Amino acid sequence: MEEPFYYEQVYEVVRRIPKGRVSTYGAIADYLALGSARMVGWALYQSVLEENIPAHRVVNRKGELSGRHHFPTPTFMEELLAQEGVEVVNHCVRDFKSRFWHPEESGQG
DNA sequence: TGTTTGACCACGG
DNA sequence: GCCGTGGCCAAAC
Repeated sequence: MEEPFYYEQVYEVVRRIPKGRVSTYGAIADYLALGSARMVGWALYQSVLEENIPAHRVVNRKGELSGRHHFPTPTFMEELLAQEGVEVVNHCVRDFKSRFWHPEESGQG
């Protein structure tokens, strides 16, 4: 099964998300110039099949764990984040703006 | 083949 | 600052 190339693109960026931080669909979509944040969501949806994809570090632009419903459990997402030190309240990331990470940062840029 | 949905975002009032 | 609407591309039925 050969996944579309943009899938790899999303996987790459998502996997590059530093621990203890979160990113948004728009940032990834814009960074990869996918043109639509929806595509990131789709790719991430496929990522649930993968185990090396920290999809739990991806949230919407409001910092809400909108994708928690697609996880094995509705709490799997916030639990993982909590383990990384990311506080989640009301399915919303705490200090989201502060936790917000952009692919361009890449950490070692 | 065409219509509808989807882990969304930006713009305008 | 919140609500309503359009756009974007791909997958599913």
